Amino acid sequence: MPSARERVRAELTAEITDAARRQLAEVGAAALSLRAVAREVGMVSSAVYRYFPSRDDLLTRLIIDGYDDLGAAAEAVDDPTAGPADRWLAVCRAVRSWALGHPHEYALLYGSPVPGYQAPKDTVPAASRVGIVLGRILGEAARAGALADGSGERDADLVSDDAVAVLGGEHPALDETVRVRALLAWSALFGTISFELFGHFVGSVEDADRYFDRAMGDLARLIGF
Amino acid sequence: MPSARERVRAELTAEITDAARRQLAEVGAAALSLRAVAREVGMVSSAVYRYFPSRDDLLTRLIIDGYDDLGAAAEAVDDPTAGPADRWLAVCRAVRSWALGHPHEYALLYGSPVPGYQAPKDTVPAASRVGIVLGRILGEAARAGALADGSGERDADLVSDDAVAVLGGEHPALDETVRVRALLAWSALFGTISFELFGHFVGSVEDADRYFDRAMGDLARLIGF
DNA sequence: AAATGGCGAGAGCGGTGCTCTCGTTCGGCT
DNA sequence: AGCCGAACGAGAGCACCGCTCTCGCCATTT
Repeated sequence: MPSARERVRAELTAEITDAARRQLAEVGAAALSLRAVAREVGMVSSAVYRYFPSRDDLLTRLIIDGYDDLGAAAEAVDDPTAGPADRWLAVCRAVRSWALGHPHEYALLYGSPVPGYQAPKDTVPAASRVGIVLGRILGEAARAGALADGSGERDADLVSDDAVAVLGGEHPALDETVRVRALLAWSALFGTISFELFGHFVGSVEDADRYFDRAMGDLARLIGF
Repeated sequence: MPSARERVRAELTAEITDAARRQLAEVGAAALSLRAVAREVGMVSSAVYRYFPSRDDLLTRLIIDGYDDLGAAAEAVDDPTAGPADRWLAVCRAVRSWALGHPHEYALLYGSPVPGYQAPKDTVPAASRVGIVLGRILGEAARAGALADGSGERDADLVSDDAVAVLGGEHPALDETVRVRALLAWSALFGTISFELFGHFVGSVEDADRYFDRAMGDLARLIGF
């Protein structure tokens, strides 16, 4: 059982991360100041260092929480009984609407890496969640016969076994073409969202909502389902 | 004719931007310090403000230069006499290799927007150059009969007229499907490069070089050329 | 009851962006 | 030719930043 000391420590840690998340949502990661966070929770800045060894560690915490929040949103919206095309579009929409609702957090996750490349190890499980959701959808679509009209060549060791496992393990239909297409769909989804959020579509796309649906629908159809 | 004063001013401005570009390449945009730039050119920090009203303006200068450099690289490698598939892949490779050679500049251009969304007006012409190169390739491919096996529906006002102009003006073959596919290809290219550069492919892609060629080749084939 | 260790506060270091005020110097106008 | 204003570089200074260290306080553990 947690001692009283551990409990209040956990509470204060949560209070700090909450304040940091609030500040992140307001001013963005670049302007997130540990001192301002300390002020908001009524501490002096040096006291915060009892809980986070550095500002980057605080940001890493926010990154992991962000990945988990986004991953949960993607998982929540995926209905395994629906068809792959519907599932795909639903998850794409969920990811986009999360991004639009949390622009600074999205930028922290999928924009430029902030510090000198922080420890990715801790973030990997959380970061994988939405990829796993998409991989499951695409993998099942592939096993159902879709996505398989490619050249079918096996370009060994192009996509790692970990990524293949996400698609649902070894299966004759999961040749290299399917693997590449899954990764392509994944990065195209986030490329589209990033372009919209970071302003690269300004002047090109008139109606972002409708363009997104069209683009993701076309993408799914092109890939084969 | 430029007066002597204007000349030395232009020289000093160039010296400052050069030093800033060097520092950007070394430590990245987030850690780029106007004071350090001033030190490098042998000035005191306040003197730099005679040439750039703020740090963000200096960054904006670097952004425009970066877009121009990347755009020039894309234009240089495009051979109008080649086939669309070859041209597409060549430009994709050129963009990627520029990004790999200038990771911090790429992050500045296509990562999270650094300040509170700086003036995009000045950056637009430079930022459009690689999009124009890609648009020209895809537009010519479409007029040659490719990219046209879509539904052909005309979802008016989805893609702006500016973007259509990039594809080569009005043409019966340039229906909404082609427009969406062109934008999709564009954002998929940069989504792929961003994922590679920002580490989202770690654990999924084994051989980045070969994956990129495969992905961009598959993408072109899927889109229709 | 005493010792240990976690904790918050404060001072301080070097760094940042940016502003303001000084002399100086240079160029265009009378 | 001479002057006057504009441009310029330097310096000091402000508020803020991340981070470190030290010092008392207090609770938990022994």
